[in-house]
Amino acid sequence: MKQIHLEISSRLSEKGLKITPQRIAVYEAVKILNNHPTAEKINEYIKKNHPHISVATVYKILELFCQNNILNKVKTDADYMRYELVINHHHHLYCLESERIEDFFDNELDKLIEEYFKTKNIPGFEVDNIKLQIIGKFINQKN
Amino acid sequence: MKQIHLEISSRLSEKGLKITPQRIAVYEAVKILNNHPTAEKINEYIKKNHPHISVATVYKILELFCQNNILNKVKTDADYMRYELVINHHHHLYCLESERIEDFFDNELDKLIEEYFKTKNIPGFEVDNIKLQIIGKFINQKN
DNA sequence: ATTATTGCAAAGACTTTGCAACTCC
DNA sequence: GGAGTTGCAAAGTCTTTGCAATAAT
Repeated sequence: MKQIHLEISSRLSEKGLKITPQRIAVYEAVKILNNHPTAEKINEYIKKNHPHISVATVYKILELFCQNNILNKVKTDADYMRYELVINHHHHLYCLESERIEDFFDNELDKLIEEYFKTKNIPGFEVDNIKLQIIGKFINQKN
Repeated sequence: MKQIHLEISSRLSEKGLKITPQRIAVYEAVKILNNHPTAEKINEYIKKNHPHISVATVYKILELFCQNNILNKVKTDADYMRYELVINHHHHLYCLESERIEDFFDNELDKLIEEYFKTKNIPGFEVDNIKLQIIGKFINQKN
């Protein structure tokens, strides 16, 4: 927990943003929830652990963090916006049968795709980044 | 336009769903808008061309079409749900600077990825389908 | 001391619901 | 004729806004 404080504090001061308990709490929530939580899940966590922090503040902070590259929005289809900490390049495993989303890291795959697009251009489009949505079923239960 | 009627009519009767003017209008809207429209864009089109059809009906039909595999929801990040006709497997080009989304078809790439995942399994996960989110910039303007 | 940030309550935006009236087969 | 659909208005949900009070540097 101390570690989380330090992480977010340095992230914030790097960007010239003030360090507030609310911001630490939101960062902590996303880090601890650790499964691409929705704004609602984050608010639920916050309400439990920091009952005095208001919902509006949480939304403001989520937006601020996304703009400052501390959090990412994750593309999902059915439901609400989900968030994750900004970390190394990765893909996502989406469950067909639940809302579960997991990260998937694979340097070999990244290289393969990078090579592919080095030789094969997409007309009229300049590629910046490629992410896979790997859709399927988890075989093991989580939690 | 006659063509669109026939398409959706046969899709609907295949599934045992009734053919109604409202359903034809929604299908027509998605087909003609042709760029992964949001529910709002669809409603706008409908209001212009079929002013008597109600917003609630459009939402009900969009949901019905998704459940019956006539439409797909497209994963986006910033904004609202977007829809597309169900067509052959393809990927999406997302613009960093606008809301534009285009389809990207590439059989060779699909094969490459398929081969890759044939040999390399993801522990605890059974892959059903893989879609690329290709993020970057369009060089040519559209519209 | 100054400027940014928070909290509240109210407004907003999009979507869903319930149910009577109406259509399609 | 009967089940399935539609339209309306109202309710619901999640998110944003405005602004005075408060906290961070």
